Amino acid sequence: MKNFYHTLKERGFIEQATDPEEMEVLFEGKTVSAYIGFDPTAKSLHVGSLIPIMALAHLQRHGHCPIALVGGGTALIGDPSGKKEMRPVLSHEAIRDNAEGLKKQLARYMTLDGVKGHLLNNMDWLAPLNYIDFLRDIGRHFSINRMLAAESVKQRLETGLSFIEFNYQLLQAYDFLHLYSHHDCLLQMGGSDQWGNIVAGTDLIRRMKGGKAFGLTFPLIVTSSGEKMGKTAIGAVWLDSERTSPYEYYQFWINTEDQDVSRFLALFTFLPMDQVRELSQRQGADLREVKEVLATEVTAITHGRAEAEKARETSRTLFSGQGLGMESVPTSRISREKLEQGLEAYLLLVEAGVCQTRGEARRLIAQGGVTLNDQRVSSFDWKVYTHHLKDNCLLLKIGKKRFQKIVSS
RNA sequence: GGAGGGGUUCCCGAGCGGUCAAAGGGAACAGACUGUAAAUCUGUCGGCCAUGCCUUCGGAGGUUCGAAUCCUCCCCCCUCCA
Repeated sequence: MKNFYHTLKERGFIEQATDPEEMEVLFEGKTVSAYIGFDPTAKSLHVGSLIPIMALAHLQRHGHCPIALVGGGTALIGDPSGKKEMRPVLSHEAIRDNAEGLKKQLARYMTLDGVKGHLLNNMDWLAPLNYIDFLRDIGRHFSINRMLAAESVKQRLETGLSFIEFNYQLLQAYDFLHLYSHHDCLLQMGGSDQWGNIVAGTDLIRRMKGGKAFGLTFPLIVTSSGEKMGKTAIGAVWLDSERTSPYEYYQFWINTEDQDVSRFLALFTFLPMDQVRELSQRQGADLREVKEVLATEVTAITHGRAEAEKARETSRTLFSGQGLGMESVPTSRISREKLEQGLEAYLLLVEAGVCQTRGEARRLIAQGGVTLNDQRVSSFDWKVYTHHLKDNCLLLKIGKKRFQKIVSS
């Protein structure tokens, strides 16, 4: 079996690493602990966090020990890295709730039982810190000159950087030091915007402990057309099935651009690289099948194999033009009474939650973007009646690839 | 604390008394072309009981027939000085 570092490298996870050669050796023999921090700024993680999650999962698969660190303490400060301006400061309660949410999610991707993997919250050691002691012990090792020279800080100097945010790096470095001391953690990984924070940690460990720790960053994943990963018409693509259903999640992945397919197979699935390379040979329309594999695999990792296959079936049925009755389709309800009287199509769209406003619904219909049971809706006030129901359902198609099932009740 | 510059519709960014629901770009959405891809072209892009009405240009007042545009106060941001 390849070593962990090789795997990451081969699959395209590595943007920058502190000591590539030494790190290869490091993962050769003994069990190594490595950590990644997750900010509890929302109740759920989204696809943007998938790279770090996959990295930790690979780590565990190679027999090492992942540490998922929920930044309950640091979230109270707010990481300025990679941000144009200060984020609103979250309340203690909100952060605690979010942290709980993240814990549950992370546990789906790896074993975090305290032996094979750890799930920690830096609130536990950051909260009790004493300011004076912290300044004397930790603060003395940081050079303002150096911090100001950092690219991430430079950007923020133009728009403004508050003292609280400026301190963030010290806390993150302290996290690393803490994990190094208490959990033998030798490596911190993170997004490319974390480079400065990570190196600050390895430096601090060297200065205070005379120890050697490593850092590694992932590339920022953008689609080949330059978009950031994970935004769609509906908004962010979440890992929580309550927010983004397995079907929607599957759809997100199957809509991957041609150019990204092989890269994404390597990054977001556990398929062996031989298979990935083989699949990547396919060209043109053939890639659609590869995208099915990609979408199924990725969905299975987050929502389970059964849900993934269900989503695939639903998707196939809908897009082959004979959908209805598939339970995975996004569904809303409408009262039977309204259909008995006849309901204008644009009002139906609003009631079904497809459109936010009536104007939007009218526009959509006027542009020919709405299909009801395979028939294009020709005018906004065209009425829908109970006799349009099939198996007590209406199937709406919005645009080319959005489907909505409406059940009458 | 002092001096100056700013806060415009999802984002960037024009407008600086009427012709402004507000240029331009981006994002987004729809249509055409396709392969549930990309690129391209076209259209849309505050709300509504829709040839008109209502609500928007940091907040609150005021001047005016009429304000995003002028005045007053307040809040916030940036630059320089302390």
